[in-house]
Amino acid sequence: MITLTHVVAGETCTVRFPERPADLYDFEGFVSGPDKVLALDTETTGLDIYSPGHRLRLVQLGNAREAWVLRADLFAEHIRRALAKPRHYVAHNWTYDALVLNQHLGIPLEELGARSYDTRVLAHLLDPRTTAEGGIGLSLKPLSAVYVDPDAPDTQEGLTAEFRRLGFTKATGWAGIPIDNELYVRYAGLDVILTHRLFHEIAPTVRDVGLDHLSKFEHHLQVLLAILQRRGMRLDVPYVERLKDDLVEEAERFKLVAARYGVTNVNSTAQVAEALSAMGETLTETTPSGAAKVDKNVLLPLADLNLQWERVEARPPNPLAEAVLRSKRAEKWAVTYAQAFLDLRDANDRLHPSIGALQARTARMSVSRPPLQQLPSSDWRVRRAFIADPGQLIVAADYKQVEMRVLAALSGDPAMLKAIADGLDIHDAVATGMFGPGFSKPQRKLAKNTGFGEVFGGGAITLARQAGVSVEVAKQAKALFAKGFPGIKRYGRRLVNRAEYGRKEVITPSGRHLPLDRDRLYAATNYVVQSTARDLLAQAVVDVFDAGLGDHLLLPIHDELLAQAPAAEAGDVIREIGRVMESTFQGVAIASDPEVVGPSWGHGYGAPE
DNA sequence: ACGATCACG
DNA sequence: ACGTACGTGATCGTG
Repeated sequence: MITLTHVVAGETCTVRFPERPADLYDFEGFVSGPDKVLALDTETTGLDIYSPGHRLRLVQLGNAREAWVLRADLFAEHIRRALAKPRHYVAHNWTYDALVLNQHLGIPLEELGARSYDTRVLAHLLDPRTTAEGGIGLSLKPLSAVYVDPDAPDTQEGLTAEFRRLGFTKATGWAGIPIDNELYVRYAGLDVILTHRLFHEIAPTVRDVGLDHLSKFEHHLQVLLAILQRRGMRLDVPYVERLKDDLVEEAERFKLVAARYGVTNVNSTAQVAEALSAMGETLTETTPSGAAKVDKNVLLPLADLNLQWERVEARPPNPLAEAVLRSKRAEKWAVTYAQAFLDLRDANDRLHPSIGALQARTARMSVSRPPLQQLPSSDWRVRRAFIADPGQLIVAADYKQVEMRVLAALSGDPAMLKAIADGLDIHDAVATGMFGPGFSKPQRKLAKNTGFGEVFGGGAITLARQAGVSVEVAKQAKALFAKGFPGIKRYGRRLVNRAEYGRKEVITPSGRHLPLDRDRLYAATNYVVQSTARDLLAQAVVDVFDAGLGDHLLLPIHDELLAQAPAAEAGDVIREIGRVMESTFQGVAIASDPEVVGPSWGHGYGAPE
């Protein structure tokens, strides 16, 4: 047995690292001890839980004074027995550890989830801001420094330094560091001691602030989304390999064109800007740092293409601009999507993207590794990579204009409420309110952009750029919107006034406190609308599971649930899911649009049979 | 590490 | 007094 001591918040704590079964004599007593909650953590070879070479190395259990660091290779059975005892656990980022324990030790995450707390969830409820946004952040280190001990070690950073000293990198160290390295064992133990202490510092606060109901909901939701992550999505590997080859070839072809104009690296904005200038193009827009801007919005007009990449015939296309656009897009899709899919698949050709159930400041969910919420929607080729399980079809149901409906309900704007009650398309209704019943297609688009701009708190210049109209027209559009829907602006001003004279925050209908940046109070409307829409989708996930339809779910995508169902009943299943998603929010109908997508996800975006 | 860019809702 | 587009994740170049 290796025994280490460490002072945390003025108290001497003990880290125990058993080396043989006899060392576990006191462990049994520890696990059966009086603590109501034990902290739990794991150390593994990396984040890629489902890749064939992934291994669980350590499992740590601890309370405020004592941590047991157990080798998974020696003590798997002891760990299983300990976790099977009916007691509660707290982890920081519970989902990761639960998925690891499920994958490597066969501990069902559903059962563990019902008696687990997550300090990250609690911290997010108290302050969702990252360090970059001026908050404490949501990592164990900064939270411990604030709530437990200002001198708490940065275990992640400390380990990275130890990795380097031993000749490993940040990426290889987790797998390569000797399992009995003293710093590794010490920090593994300290992580659970800190988590346990953090829990007892912030859990009472969450209760005192009245956030217990949200905490309960988020902990439950997190388990359901972990189930989706464990399920994953099936990848059509031969298709993705072909797609990658096609995209790489396409990128190479256009890189050769760009090289003819002296651009050896299409990703170098400086090179592209210089070559375009040399060809006689004038670049007027600049980035915040003052460099010439050569993004898609600048290059498309130079290439005589519209936003749908169709020929405009407004000017002779600049061949360099077009080559840069096409090679960059093809390369990005090849690397960020096709190659990443191949790299991240498990032994059964499934992808298990990380679902951050409670991620953004607004509590919006995120999906990473790979970013499945951000696949191209204007082109079916990337989404075509994901296929339903054998005999099943991909299905989906999305909320119809959920943010505008939420805005109507929260603001109580009579015109917008009436339009929804009459069953109208909201953007049609906005266009009618602005331009009368005979509005044109461009006018509808402008109305839609104006509505979004209003939610985001945007000005006329941004609206003009976004909608492709003059600033003068954008100003008129904003005035027409304000006249037709006066309740929206009034609602926004109310939120800002309240924040100006009270706490710099907005409280959502679910009781979530969203901090505002003092110089961006105007964002209050967007925050509460975005957050409420998120809460509606989160509730839908819970409701779909409660209705016994959870086995079908694949992924949440902000206002949509992606799922699969046996081909013969796919229509029935997604109609039922859509019905479960529907609700009434403060008297306003939240409607859904169910759809059978097809054998692949791409079939909803124009993929051929 | 950070800015620029681009993918989504 | 005025005006501010919101939220993510991933990659590449640059220093």
